[in-house]
Amino acid sequence: MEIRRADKIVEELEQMILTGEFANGERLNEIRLAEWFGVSRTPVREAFQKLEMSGLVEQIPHRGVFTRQPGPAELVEMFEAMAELEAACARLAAMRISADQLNALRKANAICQEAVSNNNSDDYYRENERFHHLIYQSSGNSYLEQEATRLYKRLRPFRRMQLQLRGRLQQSMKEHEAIVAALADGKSSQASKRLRSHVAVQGEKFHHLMANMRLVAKQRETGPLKKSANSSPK
Amino acid sequence: MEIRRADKIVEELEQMILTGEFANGERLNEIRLAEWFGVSRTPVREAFQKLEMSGLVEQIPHRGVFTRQPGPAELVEMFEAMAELEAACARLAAMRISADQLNALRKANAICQEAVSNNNSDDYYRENERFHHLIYQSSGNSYLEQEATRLYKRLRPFRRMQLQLRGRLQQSMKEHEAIVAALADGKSSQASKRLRSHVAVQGEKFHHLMANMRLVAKQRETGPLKKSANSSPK
DNA sequence: CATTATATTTTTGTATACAATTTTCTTGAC
DNA sequence: GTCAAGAAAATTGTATACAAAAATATAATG
Repeated sequence: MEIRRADKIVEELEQMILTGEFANGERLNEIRLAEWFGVSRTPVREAFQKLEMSGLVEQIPHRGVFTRQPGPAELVEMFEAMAELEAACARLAAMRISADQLNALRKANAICQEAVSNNNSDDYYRENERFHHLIYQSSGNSYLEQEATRLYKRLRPFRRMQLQLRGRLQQSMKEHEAIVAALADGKSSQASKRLRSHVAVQGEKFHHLMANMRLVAKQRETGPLKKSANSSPK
Repeated sequence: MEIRRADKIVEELEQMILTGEFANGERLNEIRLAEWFGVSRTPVREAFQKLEMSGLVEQIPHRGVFTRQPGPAELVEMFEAMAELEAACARLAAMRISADQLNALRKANAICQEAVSNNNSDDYYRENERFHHLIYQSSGNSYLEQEATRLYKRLRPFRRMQLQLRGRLQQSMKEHEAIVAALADGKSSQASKRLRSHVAVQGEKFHHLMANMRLVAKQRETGPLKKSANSSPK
């Protein structure tokens, strides 16, 4: 069955933005993108509408659409919200998780552990994501699962760019196991707390990273805005 | 500043869908809507893209866009997620709320109480919404606030259609006060639990409503896809 | 009459044309 | 050289034209 061109474009643009293909605040050139995708402006513009609604892009009337990467402050908030969302998932999962789902969690954990031993960060990230997603699923609330997954994806690039302090991965794995234990015991409050702090660590680490480096702030000022110098949004 | 036509259309359509202007599963006729808004199809279609991303509408290739009202099962999930989101807001608010914000909460509560006494449901709903929104704000996390607000708006029509059991409003007001007390004391765990169950009650009530009436199920079978009536919806 | 095949109409998806607005470039005065 | 005013170019927003697909109507066959 034929797929709408616009839908493909949404996915691709989403990927491009999430992987940092565009500089922050960069204007997305309709015409260039249309040529790049080999279509007219119309489907590109329709994709823009969707992207704006999902928060990846900001649209300013008669000026254009600009990538809208969250700044340090916003990222800290998003990590905190992520921690709360996951805590909620864990709370519900502790009451509803099935034996199969528990096994899947343990399996993901085992692969994760192996990846840590082998210093294989690709495997680690993939299986870590599976672990978290399984918990969202186990909440038994598909709406919550969807929202958690959405935010996870949004934060993925920033999670990945965090520095991996020596020993943090081992510590992280221990936390995973403690979380599974709480879920297995049906201790919802405990599972909730453990998962919250597990995720919150990432936010804090990110915060430190930002505070130390002032990386993003610099990027924002000197940012490689292509042509127009002062046409940054907001 | 000139506002894009498309943006106004999004807002209006959103309102129309949320207030039940369209039957569930009804196809939105591009041409009719374009005429109704006095524009061409283009801005209407751009609005559709946004609506789909916000989940109010489903787009099927070469078939059209259809209103997508959540069914009973999905609504129960959404209320549960709402409870968890609000619980998270309360948890954070208990640690961060300011004196001013506490006063604002108390004020909203007082007006709410008055509305209950006068059997003024409009005032009640408005001030109740303010109360909840103030807690989102007091979480100090604008991302969380935004998400909670979004879901609140999505659920608004269903919250409103709940039957108001005698005495429930009084009980609800007591819960509000208990929540404020917990926030004032900085007891985050308590505030969180209280707000969660306060909201969860709505979900349960809705669940009962559905189970008793089978209203939505009937609507879904018989209601949808009204053949194109003659002229504009006016 | 039912059923299937075909033609007609309608509707969606995309391209293009055009108007409105902003940005950039040019010119001229000081 | 700097700045302002205005023309030119570029870009966005909307309307329209056209192509592709689906829905509907019509005809043909048994």
